[in-house]
Amino acid sequence: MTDSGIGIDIDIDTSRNAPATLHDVAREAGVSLATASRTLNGSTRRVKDEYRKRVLEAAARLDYSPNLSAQAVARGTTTTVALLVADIADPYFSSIAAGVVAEADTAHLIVTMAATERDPERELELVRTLRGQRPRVMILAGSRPTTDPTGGALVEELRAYERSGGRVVLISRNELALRTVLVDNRRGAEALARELVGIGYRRFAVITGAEGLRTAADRVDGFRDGLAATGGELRDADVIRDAFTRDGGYSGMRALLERGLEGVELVFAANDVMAVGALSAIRDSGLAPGTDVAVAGFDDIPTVRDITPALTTVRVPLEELGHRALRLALADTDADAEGPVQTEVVLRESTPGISR
Amino acid sequence: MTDSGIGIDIDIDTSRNAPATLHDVAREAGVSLATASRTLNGSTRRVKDEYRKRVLEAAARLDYSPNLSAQAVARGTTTTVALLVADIADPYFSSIAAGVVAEADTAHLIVTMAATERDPERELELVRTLRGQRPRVMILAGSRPTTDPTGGALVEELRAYERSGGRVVLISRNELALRTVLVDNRRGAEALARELVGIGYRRFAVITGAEGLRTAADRVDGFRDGLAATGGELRDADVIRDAFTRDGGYSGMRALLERGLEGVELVFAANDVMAVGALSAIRDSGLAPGTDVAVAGFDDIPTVRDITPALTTVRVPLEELGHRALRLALADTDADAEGPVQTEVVLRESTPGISR
DNA sequence: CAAGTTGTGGGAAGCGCTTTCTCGACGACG
DNA sequence: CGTCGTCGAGAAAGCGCTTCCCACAACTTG
Repeated sequence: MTDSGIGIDIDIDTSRNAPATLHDVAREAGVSLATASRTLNGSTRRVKDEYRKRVLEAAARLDYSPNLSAQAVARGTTTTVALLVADIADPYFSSIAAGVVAEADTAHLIVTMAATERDPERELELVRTLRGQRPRVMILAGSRPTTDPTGGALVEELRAYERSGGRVVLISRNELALRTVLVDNRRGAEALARELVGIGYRRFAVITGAEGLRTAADRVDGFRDGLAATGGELRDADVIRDAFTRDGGYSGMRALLERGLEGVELVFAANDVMAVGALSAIRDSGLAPGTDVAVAGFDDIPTVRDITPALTTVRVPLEELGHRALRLALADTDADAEGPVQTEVVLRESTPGISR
Repeated sequence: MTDSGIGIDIDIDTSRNAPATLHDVAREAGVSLATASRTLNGSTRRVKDEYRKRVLEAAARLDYSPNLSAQAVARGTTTTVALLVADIADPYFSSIAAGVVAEADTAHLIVTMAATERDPERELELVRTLRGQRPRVMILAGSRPTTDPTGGALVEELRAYERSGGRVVLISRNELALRTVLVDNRRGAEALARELVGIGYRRFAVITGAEGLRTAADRVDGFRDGLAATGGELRDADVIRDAFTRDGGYSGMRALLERGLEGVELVFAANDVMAVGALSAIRDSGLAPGTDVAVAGFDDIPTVRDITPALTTVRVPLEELGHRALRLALADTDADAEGPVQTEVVLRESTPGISR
């Protein structure tokens, strides 16, 4: 087509520029567009072997690859799932993302990803943008403050999206009345508290995220419950709030140290990245984490096995969260038939225990 | 439309089901489809303020969101960039992904992501699938073995994609003659070797990935160069090959320890996740990493600041890699005008030095 | 053997958009 | 006052597909 016409031109397809269309394939195979379409996608209609073969060969010869956008507009439905996370580089979210991507792959869906950077306004805007894609599913991970004023608009937007046939799944943020993969944060933290008291700790401090962060709040509440039941002590002044990130954990711990530990034996950070930051802060101040002051986290992100001291934490099956979110979205039922995701306390060296 | 017609129904739009189309907006605004289209996207044509206003209001009232698939098919071009990584949960790739997503955001592009799981066949298949999306850009991160038999098919596929107007960018895998964001692995490793010899180390071992992995090979070669220039010693028997992952690092180190260190003072792992695994292996065997045997890595993934001992490594600006990959794809030039990405040696406690 | 059934190919409408082209309205100019 | 330009709205032709519908042939039936 594009070559000058003179000269030997064997592989005609490689000299073309635009990708082959179904039209090209049909022409090449000497059949109608309809027949070509029916052969190259799982239509219910049968196509005689003779034709089918010709179409398949033509498609291979032209290196045909169906235009997904065109299919989407013709079919009125896409094969896309949109995933919103706070921060892709955060191991918590990247593990979840890995699960979503893996599950999507088995369902022959394509994942598009965006990062909210923990900014509620950005999140809202991203949801709006991504709606344009008409994804089959939208998965939102990472809780937003319940106090946020744009929360209503977000819900409204998600509802509108659902009304138009989309499926929304939230991961670990049940504040909205939408499909949710629930993590039993409360029970997990409670179990952790019990175990820690069991190995001898009595005086605790907590480093958590901003007020209104549901996940963080549940974990702290659960922890409190566990302590209350077993006689552990957590004073209000020993609950520190900071950013829900590694650096937040660092500076929260720093603040605690500067003020003076005042008998605190163990610091519970509401997630692992914060705990990791806290560990570094302890070390930087010349103390030995684990022995001088114990630390526990939540999530069991992959790296905490490898830090020293290895971190005591509550395991959340993060990749599984991603898998479940997508399965839930694709399921017929509204509710999560599998129930809340169970967690498991993992004691490691960062809480060696105290013998009394 | 769907409601029974009786009763007060104020916000008409929320009761609809299908998302509003441009057609709906045009009708609502009392203008033609063309005018609506021109107002709602940056066309070159002017639309009179009066009409413009009516369209904008109608769009807002109907909560109109343009169907990206339809736009793509009408315009013959999408706003998508496809990103292929080996493993999303790996901090190396998730950092790169974060960079790509951030850069895509500023360019108003949408990122779709897939994981090859380090399987060359899968990679090829994913490229084929993703071509159907007609992405503007495809970014492939994570090197594949140069020895892989499907390599030719991959290149052919990518070439075909480029011929049809797409842009391909590879990250740190220059084996193919395609646009590439190059990391100066060789120079980085060389500088690392020099510094390590400078602080007293003489006998080295290396844990690296499978033969044929370009990135790994460059790092090892550079390391060798640096040693050769400064009198460090690396025996062939002390080069261990294993998987290019955390667990590969662990088992590689394990193998080295079981065989006996035989005077090796420092182990260089070809990437940080391997180094982290090696550190754990050392610890698990009862030795003290850093003091009994030093360890160095490569990449400077975020977590290595927080492990103990903090890991000596070569910093690669991972997020920046993602940014540059997309910028390069979108640039007019073929070559990377910014030159190879520079690295920087970061000495930390895992290599305290040896005084002689 | 006429009158249904089935099975399968192809024509054409249509999905939601963009963009070319047509054409009327209006102002400037000689 | 007639003629040209220019501006800008709208009709309509696509973009690459899917799918409804019709046509026709080959079979069944009673």
